[in-house]
Amino acid sequence: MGNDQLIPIGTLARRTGVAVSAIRFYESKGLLTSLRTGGNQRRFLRSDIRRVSFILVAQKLGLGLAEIEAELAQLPQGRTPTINDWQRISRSMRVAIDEKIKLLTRTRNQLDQCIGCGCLSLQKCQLYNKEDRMAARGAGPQLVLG
Amino acid sequence: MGNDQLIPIGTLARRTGVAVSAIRFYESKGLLTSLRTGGNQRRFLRSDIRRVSFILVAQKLGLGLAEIEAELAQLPQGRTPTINDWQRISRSMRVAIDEKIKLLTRTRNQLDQCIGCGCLSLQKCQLYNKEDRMAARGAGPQLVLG
DNA sequence: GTGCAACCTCAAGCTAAGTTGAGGTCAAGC
DNA sequence: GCTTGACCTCAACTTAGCTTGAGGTTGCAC
Repeated sequence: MGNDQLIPIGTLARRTGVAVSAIRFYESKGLLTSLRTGGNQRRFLRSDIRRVSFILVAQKLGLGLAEIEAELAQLPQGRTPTINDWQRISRSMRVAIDEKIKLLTRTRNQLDQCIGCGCLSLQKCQLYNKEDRMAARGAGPQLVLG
Repeated sequence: MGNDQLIPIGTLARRTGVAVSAIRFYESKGLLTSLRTGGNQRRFLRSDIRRVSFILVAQKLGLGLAEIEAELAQLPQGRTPTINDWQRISRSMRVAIDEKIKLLTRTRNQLDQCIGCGCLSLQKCQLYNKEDRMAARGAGPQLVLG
């Protein structure tokens, strides 16, 4: 009479395409919780597949694990996100992604001006702006090119 | 008769807004070279200010130090980039930045569809695509939101 | 009742782009 | 000639998101 709602870590890994070690890591970070068998093996709820998929989508949208944990923690009783939760969260992601596109577009325009003048001037180049860089400290990479 | 083309590390740091430790780090990575005084202190060429500014702009465009080193190494005799070099390189950066914007725009469109359907489905959601994720392995974060 | 794959923990390692600290030397102004 | 700030090296630490390895246990199938 094993509850078939309970799945071992390997199954969760295969169903989500995430490594077993990554799932243990997510659990250690508090993004997932599990029950244990008598033999100390993890058993996850089937709904954790959806929870992991949420983590993956949020990651793809650029959120860090800490931010994702914060989103998940906002949900009452730490439940798996419903459609409404997802819509609320994804709308705020949409705003963030829009800002990222704006930043990139602005940078591209500046780059175009630079290609025109070829200056690379510390004084005049808009791309090279000391104050900007100082202000951006700790913000991590501004973008990652493929 | 000290050559006034030669500047100490602190001056290079102040002129570029980069920390002294970062300049030493760049040198250790091969992005810069220096001469030494009798007392073992670094002396940089004045033109290294431009070289550092090149590093900074390239970083702002999302290149990693290894990629920047590769760009700099392509230049004959490892010289400081001229306007022509800069234009050639920045045009290729422009292509990369365009691709990044396209990727973000595509993701935003998918997100819009998701907001519409609220699915978060492993089978159907375009945002959650296992093959995509597998293929993207080792590419690092796809974007970083502010 | 045994063999073996899947599971467990804990520690260490990885990449990127540096920073921080300890302990020591150099050079320039007064 | 001495003080002081700028410089030197080398090692260890930082954050994020994991992976890898060692050494040991569980659980299911045959």
